[in-house]
Amino acid sequence: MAKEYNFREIEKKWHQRWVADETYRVREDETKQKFYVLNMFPYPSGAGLHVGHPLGYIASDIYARFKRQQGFNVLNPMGYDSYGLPAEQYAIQTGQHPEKTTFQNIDRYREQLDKIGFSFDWSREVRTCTPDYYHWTQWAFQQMFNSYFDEELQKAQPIAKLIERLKAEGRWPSDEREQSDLLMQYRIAYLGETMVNWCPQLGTVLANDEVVDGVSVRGGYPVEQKKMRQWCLRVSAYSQRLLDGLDTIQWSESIKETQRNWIGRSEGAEVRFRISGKSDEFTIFTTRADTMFGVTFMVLAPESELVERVTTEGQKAEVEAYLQQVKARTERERMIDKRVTGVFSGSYAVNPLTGEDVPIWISDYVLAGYGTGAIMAVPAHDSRDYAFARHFGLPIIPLIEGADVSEESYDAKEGIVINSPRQPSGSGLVLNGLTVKEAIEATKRYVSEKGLGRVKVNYRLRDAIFSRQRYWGEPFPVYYKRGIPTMIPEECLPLELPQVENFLPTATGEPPLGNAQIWAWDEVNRKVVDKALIDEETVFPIELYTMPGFAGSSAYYLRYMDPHNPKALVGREADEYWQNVDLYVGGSEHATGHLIYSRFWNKFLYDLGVSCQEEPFQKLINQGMIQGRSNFVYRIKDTNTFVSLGLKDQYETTPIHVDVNIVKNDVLDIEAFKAWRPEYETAEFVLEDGKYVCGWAIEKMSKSMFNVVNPDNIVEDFGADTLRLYEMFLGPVEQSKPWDTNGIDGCHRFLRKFWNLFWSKEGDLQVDDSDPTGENLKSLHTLIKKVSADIEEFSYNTSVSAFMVATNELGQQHCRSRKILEPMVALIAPFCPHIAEELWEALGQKFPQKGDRGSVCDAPWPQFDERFLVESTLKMPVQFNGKVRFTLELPADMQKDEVERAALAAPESQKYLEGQQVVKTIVVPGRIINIVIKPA
RNA sequence: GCGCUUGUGGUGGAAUUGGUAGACACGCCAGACUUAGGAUCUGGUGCCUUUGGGCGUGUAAGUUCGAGUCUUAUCAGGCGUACCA
Repeated sequence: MAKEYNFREIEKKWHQRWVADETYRVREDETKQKFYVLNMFPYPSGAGLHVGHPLGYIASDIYARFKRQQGFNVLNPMGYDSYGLPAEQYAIQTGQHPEKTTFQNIDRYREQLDKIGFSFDWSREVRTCTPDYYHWTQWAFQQMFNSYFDEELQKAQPIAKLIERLKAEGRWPSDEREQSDLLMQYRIAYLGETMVNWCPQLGTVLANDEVVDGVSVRGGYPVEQKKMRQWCLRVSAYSQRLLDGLDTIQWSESIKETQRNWIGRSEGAEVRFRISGKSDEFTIFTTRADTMFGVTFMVLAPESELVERVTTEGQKAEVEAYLQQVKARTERERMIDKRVTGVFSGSYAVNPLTGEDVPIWISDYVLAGYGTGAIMAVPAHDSRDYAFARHFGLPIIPLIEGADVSEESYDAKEGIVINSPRQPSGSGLVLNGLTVKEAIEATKRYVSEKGLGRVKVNYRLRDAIFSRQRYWGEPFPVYYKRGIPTMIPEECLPLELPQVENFLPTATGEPPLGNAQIWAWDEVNRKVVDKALIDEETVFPIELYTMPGFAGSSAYYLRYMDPHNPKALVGREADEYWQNVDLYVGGSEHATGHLIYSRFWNKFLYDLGVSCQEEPFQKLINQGMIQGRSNFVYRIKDTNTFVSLGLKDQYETTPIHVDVNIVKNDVLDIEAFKAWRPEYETAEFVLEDGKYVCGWAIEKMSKSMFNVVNPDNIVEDFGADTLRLYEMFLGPVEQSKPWDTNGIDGCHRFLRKFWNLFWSKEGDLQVDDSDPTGENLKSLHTLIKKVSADIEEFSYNTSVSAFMVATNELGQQHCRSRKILEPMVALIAPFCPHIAEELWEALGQKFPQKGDRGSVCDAPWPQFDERFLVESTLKMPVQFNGKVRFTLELPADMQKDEVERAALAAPESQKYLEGQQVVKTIVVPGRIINIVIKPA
C-alpha cells in the first residue's frame, strides 16, 4: 500500500507550522535585494470570497514565492479596504454599527484566505477604517490643503511660498475671508463649487449610475443638478505628469491607453472673440484653428457665466426657459437622448479673421467643464456643429477641397484647405492650398503673433470630488472657524470618527455626522467637544462630510512598508528600502479610478519628499474575471418530474437553475437535490444511462444563479494545493474565463502522481543518491527552463502542463535520484507550497547529514543548464523547386564552420542526405542551419 | 461612434515567435483490474474519406520554399468610454 497523499493533514500541519515559525514575516534586510509584490486589497463584503477572488492572489503568491526562492527579500502584504457603502447600508437597515459587520467580514475573509496557503506577512496588515491608518489619510489631505501646484516647476509647493509671492506682487488681501477664498483657487485640496446630482429627499449627492430617468434608483425620488460646495482634489494639475509617467512603467497597453484617453490631452488654441457692438469679449478653445474661416455661429454651455452677459433683452424669456429645461435634465438623460436643442442669445460675435458677425447660441451639447465652456462652431467639419446647423438652418461653409458636406460633415484632419479666406480680407492670413496640418500650425502662429489668442493644451481629466454625505468614511480633519475652513493641528490627528445613533441624514438635511453630539473643535483645549459648546470664539463646528472610498486606498502600499510607525505614514528608511511596488496585481476595472488617484496621490507625496519614487506601481498585471458556470435541471411542464439533458427535447420543459455545488461533472446528485428545497423532496426523474445530466451556461457568478463556488468547498474536497494549481491551469491569468469545477480532477491526479514519485509501494521514501540519467536530466531541465520563463511571463497555465509532462516522464523513467527529485520539489513549491514543504521535510529527514534546511520557501531556485537539454533537433524538411530544404538545430556555442560539419554528420541529417547532393548550406544566426539538397 | 482586445477540436487552452497545428487537461471511446465506484491503470480520440488520401487555426486575398503567426480587406464576440470642440 503506497503512502497516501493526505492533503488535509499536510495542509493543516503546515498552516500551523508557518504561524509558529513566522515563516512569512519579512524585515528590511540591506544584504538582500528587495522585491515588493502587491495585490489590490479587497473590500470585505458580507458574501465572503468566491472562487474568482483568489485568482490574482494565487498568481502573485506564486510570483512572490518564486522571487523569494531566487534570493530576494520579498514583501507580500495584505489588508482590507474597509470603508464602504455596503456596510453602511446594512447599518441603516439593521442598526448594526458598520464597524462590527466590517470586522466580522474581515474575520471571515481571513479564515478563507488562510486556507489557501498564501505567503502574506500578516504582521503588516492594514485596515483603512482604523484610526492609526486613517491618521495618515487625514494627514495627506492636510498636506494637500497646505500645498499648491506650481505650474512652472510642475510640482507641489508649500502654500506659504505662494503667500509670499502674492504679497510680493501686492495681491495679498488683508481680509481673512478673502485670503482664504484666494488660496482656495490654488490649494491641491480645496473647497469648490461643483455640479452634482442632488437628491433632496435622500439628502445626499448621488453618482451618475445611481440616477436613472431623473429619479434616484433607491426610492425613486427626483434628482436635480445642483451646484454644491465640495472638497475637491486638484488632480487635473498633475495631468501632464500622469501622462508622461505612463511611459516609464510596465503596464498593459490597454490600461495605459485607457488612462491616456481619460487624461485626454489635446493641443489647440484659445482664441478671443469680441461680442459685436460691445467692448466685452470671450475665449473659446479649438483644436481646429485652421477652420476659423468657416465659423458660422458660436455656442455657449448653458451653465457658462457668459450666458448672462450675451443674452439680450429680447431673447431673455426664451433663454430662461431653455436654461430651466436643461436644468431639469440629468447628465444621464442628456447622454441617452441626443436631441439637438438650443436657443439664440440675441448677440453676435465678431470673427477676428474675417470681421464678420456670427450669432451666439446656447446649447447643452457644449460642456461647461471642458475648455472655456464656449466654442466656435464649424458645421462643415464637425458633426455636432453640423447637426446643430442643420436643425436651426445655419449656414455651412466647406473649407476642404473635395469635401462633400451636403449630407454630413467632413471631420477628418486631412485634405487641402480652400475658402480660407473666401475673398481678400483684412487679416492677411491665407491658408488656401495648405494641408490641414500646415493650416492649423499657420493659424496658431498667426493668432499668437497678432495677440488674438494663444496656443493652449487642454486636458479632459477633471478634479476629483472628494466629499461624501456618508457616515462610514474618514472624517475630514477640518473645522470651520467663523466660516473659514481650518485644519485641526497635525499633532492632534487622527480625528476619530464619532459615534452616532442614526446613520441617516439629519432632519435638517445635514449628512449623518450631523447626528454626532460630540463633534465640535475646542481650539484652546485642542480636543473634540460637545456641539452645544460652540461659541464662534474658541469652539467651532467640525466638517460633516466624510472622504470617499478612494481616499484610503490611494497610499496603502506605502503604509505596508512601515505599518506600525506612529510618527509617519512611512519612515524614510523603510521607504528607501522598499522604494515602490514591483508587481501589482488586480482587476482592470480600476483603470480610471484607483489607478489614477493613487498615481496622483503618490506623485504628490513624491513632491513632498515622502515617497522616493514618482510612480507607485512599476509593473501591473490585470487578472481576468472568473465567470460562473450555471447548471440547469429541466422540469416537465406542470409536473414535478425532471428530465435529463439528452432527453429534454422529447418533452416541454422549463430550465431551472440548480445549485452547482450538488452537481459534479454535470451529473446531478439526486439525493442532494431532493434535500435542497422542500418542493423537490417528492421530485421524480427521467434519467439517461442511470444518471441525471444537467445543462449548463456561462453567466456572472452570483447567488441568484446558484453558481457561486466557494473555495472552502474545493479546499475541503481536493486541498489548497489542487485549488491553487487548478486556478492557474484554467487559462492565462489575464484572461476572463468561466469557472468549471469539471477538470479539477486532472490537477488533483497530477499531485498524487507527483507525490508517488517519492514513495514506494510500501510507503517508504524511495529517494536515493544515485546519479541521474541523461533522460532524467533532460526532463528536469526542460521543466526548469519552461517554468522559470513562464513565471516571469505569468503564463502559469503552461507551467502546470510542463509539470504534468515532467512528472509522467520521471515516473516512466523510475527516477529515484535525489539530484532530480529535490529540485522538482523546489520547482513546485511556489505553486503548491504545502505538498512541497511536506516532501522537503521528508527529504531532509531521510538524509539528516544535509542539516536543517528550514522551509521550502527558502529552497534555492534550481539553475537551468542548457547542456542537458540541447541535442541536435531536426525540423521537418520542406520541398520546393524539386529540392528539399531542411533545418537542423545545434548547440548554441558552436562555431560557424563547426555547425556546418556537425549538421552534415548528424545522424538525423544522414537519412535525408542519402543519395542526395548538397546544393548549399545556410547558417542562420544562432544555431540553425538550412541544408538545401537535390537528388544526386 | 471612438479606443483597446480576442477569434484554433465536443470543452479549457498549447504552439520554442515564420518551420510536423491541436502540447497538457477535461470529456468521450475501448480495454485491464475490480465486483457497482463519480476509484485506479493502459491505449485511442481535429474533420471528411471509397483507407489512397483529402481538408483544416472566423472569412477573403497577398508576401514566402513554408503562415495560427507577417500585410491588406472583411465579419463576429468581449471590455472600456461617451457630445472633450
